[in-house]
Amino acid sequence: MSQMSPKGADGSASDLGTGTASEFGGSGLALFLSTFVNRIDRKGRISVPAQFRTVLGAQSFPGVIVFPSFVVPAIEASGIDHIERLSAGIDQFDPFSDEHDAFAISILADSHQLSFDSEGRIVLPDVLREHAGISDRAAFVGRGPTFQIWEPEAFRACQEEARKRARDGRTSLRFKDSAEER
Amino acid sequence: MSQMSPKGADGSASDLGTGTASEFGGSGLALFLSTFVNRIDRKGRISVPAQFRTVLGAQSFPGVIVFPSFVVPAIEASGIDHIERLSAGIDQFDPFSDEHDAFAISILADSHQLSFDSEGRIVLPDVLREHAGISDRAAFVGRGPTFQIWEPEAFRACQEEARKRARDGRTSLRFKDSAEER
DNA sequence: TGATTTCCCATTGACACCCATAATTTCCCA
DNA sequence: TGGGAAATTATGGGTGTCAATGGGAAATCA
Repeated sequence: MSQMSPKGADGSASDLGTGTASEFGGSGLALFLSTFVNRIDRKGRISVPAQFRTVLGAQSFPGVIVFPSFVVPAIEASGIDHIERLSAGIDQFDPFSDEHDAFAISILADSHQLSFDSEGRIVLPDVLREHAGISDRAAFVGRGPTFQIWEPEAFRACQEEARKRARDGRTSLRFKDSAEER
Repeated sequence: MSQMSPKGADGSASDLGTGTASEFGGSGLALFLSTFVNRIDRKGRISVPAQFRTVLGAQSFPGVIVFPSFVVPAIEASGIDHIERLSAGIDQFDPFSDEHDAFAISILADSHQLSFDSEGRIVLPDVLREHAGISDRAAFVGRGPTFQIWEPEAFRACQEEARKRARDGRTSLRFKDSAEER
């Protein structure tokens, strides 16, 4: 399984039972879960986890939309449907508003449309790889309706941080009524 | 099914009517009850209790979503519907807020989608098995809308602890509130 | 024409599917 | 109501299929 295993080794990737990619109830919203670490070959290709691929392949553009995160050193990614929804939402504002500008400039302009090759791989643009500090391996991190692509080690560090924060109780509200506690 | 009876310990553990997997009235919410201990074969497979399976199999993704509990050495598990509800709730916040981050990283990224094989078994990812100290047997512990997967002995001990605390006069409710940080 | 990208085929290993068995449990009927 | 047939579950194990990965040939571009 690919679950974060920073120190190389590992090798394999797949995990879940290939079942089916999930979607939000009837809303048709994709749901990306789990973390998969895959390898980038010398041609710059990397396999998108089969699970994610299943979700992405069913959308109007069968590929991935990626753009740099401006919060963390990682690549934001999602299916085109998500971008369309974002764009649609934003457009309800005055097309010349700051919001629209920020969105258009920050995301649309910097985003790339990557299509799968016949094996389900994509090639990450150099700009983005540099932005995320990715060299020969990358972690696909599920975030619900979207996912991120990280340099494995960097993600591990960030995750460590987040856990600490979560434990500090700041976000416990959510978990309580759900699964955590005891 | 092997009702909880790890080490001759208490042994009790009711055995509800085995009837059918339950659901919350008409709300469609899954309800997991009771405790079952099953065996893990050399391929890493373990049968999900038939009762739980019935509930899980009816959801939009017919399988189990698992992620490490960050409070106890156990695996949190639920159907995808539960995760979707959580995710949907979080999304109402700013996607770049701390809440979203902590949730996304702590749960979505660490979770795994496990689908049933034709016999209703799943394979627990190594990371999670290690987290819970599970080797060749595991206890499925119903918790209402979710359930947990424990190393049988560890669960028994934890249960013992809880009972003791309860006897000491602290209400489990009170415990719940303060358990978050720890 | 050199360099880069796309398509196609090959390899390896994990896992999903299929079949088999034993122990229960449920159901049916005398 | 007892007993036995049929159905369900928990488990084991073989094996074909698919995902991840590598490399070469063909197609594109500058």
